[in-house]
Amino acid sequence: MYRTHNCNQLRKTDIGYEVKLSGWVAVRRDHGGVIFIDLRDREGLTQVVFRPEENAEVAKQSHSLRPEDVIQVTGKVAPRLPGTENPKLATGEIEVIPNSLTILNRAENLPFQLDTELSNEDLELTYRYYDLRRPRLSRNLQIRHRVTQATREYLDSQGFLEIETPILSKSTPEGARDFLVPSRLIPGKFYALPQAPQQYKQLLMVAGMEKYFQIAKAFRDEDLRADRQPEFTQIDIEASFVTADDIYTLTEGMLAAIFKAARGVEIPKPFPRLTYREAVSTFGSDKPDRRFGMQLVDLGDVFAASEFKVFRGALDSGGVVKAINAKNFAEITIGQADELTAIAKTFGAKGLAFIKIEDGEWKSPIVKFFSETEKEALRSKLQIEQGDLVLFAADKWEIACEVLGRIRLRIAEIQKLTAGSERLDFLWVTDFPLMQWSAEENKWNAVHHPFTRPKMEDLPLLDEKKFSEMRADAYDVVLNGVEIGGGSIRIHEPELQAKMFDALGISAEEQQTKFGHLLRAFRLGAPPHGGIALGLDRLVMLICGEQSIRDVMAFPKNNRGQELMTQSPAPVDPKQLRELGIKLGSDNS
RNA sequence: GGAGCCUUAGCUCAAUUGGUUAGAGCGCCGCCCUGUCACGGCGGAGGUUGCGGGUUCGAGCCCCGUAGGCUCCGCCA
Repeated sequence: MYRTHNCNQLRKTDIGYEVKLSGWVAVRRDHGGVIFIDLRDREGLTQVVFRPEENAEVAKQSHSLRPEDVIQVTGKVAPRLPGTENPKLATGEIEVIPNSLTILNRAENLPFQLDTELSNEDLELTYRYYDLRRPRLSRNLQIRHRVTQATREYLDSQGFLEIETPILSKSTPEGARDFLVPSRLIPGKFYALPQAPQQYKQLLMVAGMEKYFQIAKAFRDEDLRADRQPEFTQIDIEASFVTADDIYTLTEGMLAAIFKAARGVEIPKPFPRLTYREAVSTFGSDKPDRRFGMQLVDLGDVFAASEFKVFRGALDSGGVVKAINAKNFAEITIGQADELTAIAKTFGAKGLAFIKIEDGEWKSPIVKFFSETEKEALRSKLQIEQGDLVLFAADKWEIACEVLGRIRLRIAEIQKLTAGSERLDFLWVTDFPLMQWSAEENKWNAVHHPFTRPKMEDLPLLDEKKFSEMRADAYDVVLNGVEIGGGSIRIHEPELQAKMFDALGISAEEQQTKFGHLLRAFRLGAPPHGGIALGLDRLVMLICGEQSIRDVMAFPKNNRGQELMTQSPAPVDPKQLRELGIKLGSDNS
């Protein structure tokens, strides 16, 4: 037996007992005579004290210990000397006085120290098995387990079945770039790794499973971000005979169970709802962060007859004039103003107008174009006060909203408006547009995916080909400005699905080769159904208070999709390629 | 594909306007130290300043190129 207790277990009530502990040497404090070791395991730290007068042989042996050596000690639990208790440690009232020490394994010189943060993430990822010993990362993985465990328990309690779907799957024309896997048995053909179990879970509804879930791996071969990895995990859910409201209730209950289990907090239910239109109009984002104000204010009525041509021109051509009031930001630096202007231009604005309210004056090159009436209307609509900074966007609705939305977030970041906030702001964003025109591809694309059901009242618009006006029966769940999940009620009628494919420019032939199975399935009695998928990595990231999903994954990949510890992706033996009938181009050998 | 920032000792960072032999803390090695908890003290080893080129009497610092990393845009139904 290696141990009787873990390193976060012993308390005053254990004093006098003989115990065995195993773990890693976290810190060594060698006083020449007495030696202190902080012994670490997954659960915590326990101080071990070697004293020459207690056991000269063991104390002598302890001098050779180095950080990260793996040891086992057997000894008596003793109270710490009065005045030397450590309130920062759960085990700080006691220490262990060993009568034997076994060195289970030595650690060589370490590539970096665990007690300081690194800036070189490559090094951490290369030695990931070592880096994960950091209490913070270890805790993150433990929280992740709590989250998946709570998810399973909750969904099981609601009658959902966990069903696995294939990883070796089929490439689909819509959506992200697929990861491909060549088939050896059928040369020249390829599997694709699933971007989501979307079609399989719908087919499970046709199969009559009624309530399905899966902690599912998904794969997308796109460029990476702090919150995006090529392989990631979804809490994937689908149910038959449900409306959007049923999915909301289920998801709210599940998130409540998760936050109760992982953070010990109650979250208020039901979550507020905003339509896509409201969210974008008010916050400039379809995943609004409502933990601070600075809302977008529409100024169309104020400037309808304005002499300021930039604003009038935008309105006359069917656009909007909107503004946000950044409270107490009049002392914006030139560098910050340049940065905000650059953001505005990145997202399509021609420029960024702003007014500083300083020394009782409105300072801006554009103020001279405003009438007194317009100024008074601005003052009351935006509640302008001394020290404020008002920023304007005059453009098409989409651009004006997005520009101000992005600037709003950046200013909140500069002003640290959410720093240290414990608030959990959940909401539903509903009524997304069904399709979006892609100028690049010269076709309509599905905003969510091609299986999403149009809102019942918008169905006639499909035949009228008024695609831009159609709303989807789709919804996102948002937490603190991060989209943590999304879903929809699906199409279950073969005719409607075929019409939808037509609208998306998928030819009749392609519908048969790529989606024939789905259309056939819908003809054999498909129940109405819908579901949702939550990004587990992002959710755990938020629960852990981390900035990157890499910090809540055991073995993440870097920005280029490399896993530095095992050095994947890697070349393969030519024999393997021959078996697959694959020849590399001359520039990739 | 594009933009920004970054790259100096094993790690985290510094190095004034371009100026002597590139420094500090931690880690490592040696010695000392019996109540610490980021223990402490003394000594030591450790550097192609990512790489290549240029400007200059002189480059870690300026210029050009290149590689790599991170963040963002595009992309991600």
